[in-house]
Amino acid sequence: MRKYSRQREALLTELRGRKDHPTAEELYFSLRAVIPNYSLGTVYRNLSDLSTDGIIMKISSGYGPERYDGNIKPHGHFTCTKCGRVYDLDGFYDSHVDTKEMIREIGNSASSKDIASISEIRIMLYGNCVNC
Amino acid sequence: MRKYSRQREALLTELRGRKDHPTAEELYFSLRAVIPNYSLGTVYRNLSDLSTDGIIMKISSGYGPERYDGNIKPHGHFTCTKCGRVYDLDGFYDSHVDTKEMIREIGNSASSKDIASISEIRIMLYGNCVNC
DNA sequence: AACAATAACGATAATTATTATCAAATTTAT
DNA sequence: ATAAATTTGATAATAATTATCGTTATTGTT
Repeated sequence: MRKYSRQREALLTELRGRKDHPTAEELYFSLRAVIPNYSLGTVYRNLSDLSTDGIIMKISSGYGPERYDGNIKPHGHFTCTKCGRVYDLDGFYDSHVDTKEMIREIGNSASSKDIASISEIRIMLYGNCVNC
Repeated sequence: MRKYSRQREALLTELRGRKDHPTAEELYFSLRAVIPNYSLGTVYRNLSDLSTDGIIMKISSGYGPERYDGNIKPHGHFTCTKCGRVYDLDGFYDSHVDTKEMIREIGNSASSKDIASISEIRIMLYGNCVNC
């Protein structure tokens, strides 16, 4: 049975309170400001547990370490190949009816004899960000 | 100036000759059968150089180590969250005119004030494969 | 063909990112 | 308050990848 912990609560609050997609280490520094002896191992453990449970989302861009997103409402992402930062694409999945329809169509058009079941569809754009 | 090398050539041939998306280590074992003292560091170096130059593609799924694809023609992927294997979605970008149109629309609908330029659009489905 | 310049290699060390271990502390149910 | 179970912090270990460096291979030039 899962038990409450101040550390996991603080991690969730921190992650949900920011619009960027921090790495484990970035979260670690932020959380040390709240709970001074918060351990890096605990950050990793909680990130792993929470993303396995689908409470948060792990983002793998291929440009730098893993990043995490507190918003699990389906939405696209954009990775800057220069700095590795990941940004939200708020337009996807919700703003446009067309996009919503489009995403649904993607799942339907998935053609691979190897697929048994689909649980998620992710879209990642790559390019350069305005901050680089 | 880039020079030819038997090792890089063999890597490209191997990667292009298979439909799976091998990890660096998997390629290393295959390549040792062709060039017995092929070094793992060389595998990594060539994979890095070739993907930086856009000759091959690095696939980051978040389930296991990085994988590589010798086919750079735009196409979607499917990751099995159980075994980490990555499969091609051949339907995307080419088979359906609708899908092609859809993907183009995705680029156009990309709404983030942080985007300076977009170089690539990737779609990754997650789920379980029939082999698991 | 020999030569010089330079890029790539193999072997291995180092680094980075992440996971595992375990005794102590915290949480939860009784 | 006590006991059982989970989580933690500190740290060790592992996995994946990158860097180093002396040697080898490739390429352009005599």
